[in-house]
Amino acid sequence: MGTVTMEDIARRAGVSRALVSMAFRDVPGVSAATRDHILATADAMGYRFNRLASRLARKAATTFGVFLLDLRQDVYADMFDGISAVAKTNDKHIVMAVGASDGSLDAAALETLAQSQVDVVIATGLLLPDADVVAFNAQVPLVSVARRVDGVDSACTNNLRGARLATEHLLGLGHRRIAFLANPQTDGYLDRRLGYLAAMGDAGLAGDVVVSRYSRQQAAVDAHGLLARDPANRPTAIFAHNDQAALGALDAAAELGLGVPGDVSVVGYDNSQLSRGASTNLTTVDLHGSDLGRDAAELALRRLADSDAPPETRTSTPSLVVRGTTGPVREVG
Amino acid sequence: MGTVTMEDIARRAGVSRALVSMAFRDVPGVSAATRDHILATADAMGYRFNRLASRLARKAATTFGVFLLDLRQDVYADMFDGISAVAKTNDKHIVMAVGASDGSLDAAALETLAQSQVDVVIATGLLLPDADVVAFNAQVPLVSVARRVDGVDSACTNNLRGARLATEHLLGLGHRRIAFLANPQTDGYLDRRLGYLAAMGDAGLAGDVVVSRYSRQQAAVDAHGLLARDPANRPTAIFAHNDQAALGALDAAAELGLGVPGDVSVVGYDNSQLSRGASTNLTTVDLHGSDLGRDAAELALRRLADSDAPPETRTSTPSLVVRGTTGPVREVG
DNA sequence: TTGTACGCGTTATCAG
DNA sequence: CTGATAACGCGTACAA
Repeated sequence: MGTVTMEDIARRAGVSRALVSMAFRDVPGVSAATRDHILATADAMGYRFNRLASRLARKAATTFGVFLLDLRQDVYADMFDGISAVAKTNDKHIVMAVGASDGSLDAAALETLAQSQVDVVIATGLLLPDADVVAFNAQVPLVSVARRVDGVDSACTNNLRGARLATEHLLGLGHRRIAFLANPQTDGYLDRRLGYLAAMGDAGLAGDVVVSRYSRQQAAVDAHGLLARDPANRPTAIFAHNDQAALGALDAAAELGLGVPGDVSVVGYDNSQLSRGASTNLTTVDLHGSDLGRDAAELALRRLADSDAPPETRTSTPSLVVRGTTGPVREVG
Repeated sequence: MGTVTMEDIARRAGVSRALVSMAFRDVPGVSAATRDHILATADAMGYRFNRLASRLARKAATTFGVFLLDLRQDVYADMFDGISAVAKTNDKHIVMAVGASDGSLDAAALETLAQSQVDVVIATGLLLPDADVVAFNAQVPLVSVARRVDGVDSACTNNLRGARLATEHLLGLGHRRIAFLANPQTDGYLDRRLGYLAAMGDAGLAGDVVVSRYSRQQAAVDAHGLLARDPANRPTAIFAHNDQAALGALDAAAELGLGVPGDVSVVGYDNSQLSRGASTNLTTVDLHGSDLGRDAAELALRRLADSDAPPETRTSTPSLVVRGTTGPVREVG
């Protein structure tokens, strides 16, 4: 059974197809009466708007492509909420693509968005090398969320600052052997480590960085390595590059029967939902994901309005959320 | 700067536009030599395939619309993985839409997918009333995941069975006052409650059902109510309708200073990632999300191949994963 | 308000 | 069997 098209409505309503289109888009040039008549006819005929045809024909930019690195980290959901809210108030359609936590799908997902003819891409948590992001941005405007890429619109938080906040919090509690559970070294994700090292340096301490991978399981393994050291040498606190890794650290502590925060304090980064519950109660750095998403979406709107504007970076300030996984260092005998 | 189109390639390669299209789709009728020549030309010209135009023109069904209820519950990510894998091996494109955990966006998201001209919708965790799902299915074929809808292709697990497994596990540990933290009553999500009630009934016990809402916070509040009862009347175990609610129950226990599983045992449902880590270590029912997704995608393929086939339901069997949040009931004085 | 070219591939039909 | 021509899918936008 054939789909009802604008053509059908036009015929039935006794007007031209063009007018039907105009009525639907609510553009000036259609009298209120005809508009109502057209919409009523469409309704009666069970018409369903064809976004595909519309997007193909339209000149105006109407579509955000949104890339989410990972469906298993709710920071990205937070960012999506922020993006989504802005999209809604500005009548932008969202086309989504998702990646994998190790970044292996980044390139393919961006390409898919480009092929889908989105007008701008908002990409969260990209792990792609800077050069590739820049190259893509030359073809389809891109806004990087949570990672600053030089020469590309970016909405990010001050990770140096956030990491410093976390580290100084631990230092303030008397910790000296503070380890940093780091993400793999990739473009754009070094600041948390640097902030940690800077704060440690200021306190006259050397850093203790362990590079892990992007999974709670691997983080648990690596944290286990740290916590299995002999007590005189074991870190009294672990600062993890994100909440997922922090949960891994908590897992490791649980496996080893170490109390938190009695034997070891743990700080995460993101303030994801999973850090919040009373049973987890993770001290963490809040990067205000949904604000980041909002910022990014606004940068995207700006880019659509002026494709020649110079690249802009919006940097917001993270805050520390002290919960139950950090406490004063225990007296060492 | 104009986009490179098949027209441009055709001109440059000295062939017709139709042939370029055929070369790209790798359909018979193009000699190997010309095909290579065309692809090489396209490559040299920096051609990017236009999925939009392709989907508008194409008659063959090539697109899955995927609805995920919630980006903050990784069960849906598991299901997505299963769907995604099948889509990839069958060259189906995925168009995504996401909802909200309370179901308030279900209808709008489905409508968006329909407007996007997807050939079939695979919808996870739908909270829409049965009648609405059936009505939608009459317009665009739909496969319901994790919920059986009569008259609509469904891929689900045996929730009666899963709930019984969980309840009997607790009964076997000697628990008698077992409360069920239930989801709001909506079409299609009653079986877990019924399975619990059946198992309780078999043991000669009355059920203790508390209806909560779809958030960890609310679950914590409702569990708090249960656990704040005087000890002689307080449940010694809580079985929650999903892991998120179970975490809420753990939160409540933590707030009240109750030990788990010493003072109260907790069982979840889903075996989501967040239940797995050693620090959470939640006993739960595994619904094998990615298998469910795979099943659903296969039902979708079948539906595309034969739109007149009678609706099919695939029911898989859940399994109990015993971890650390359940233990023998403590002797009551 | 309307006619109509246009966006860009796809596919059915036709010629070599 | 290789390749070309032209109609088609469905809205949109601009000139008239």
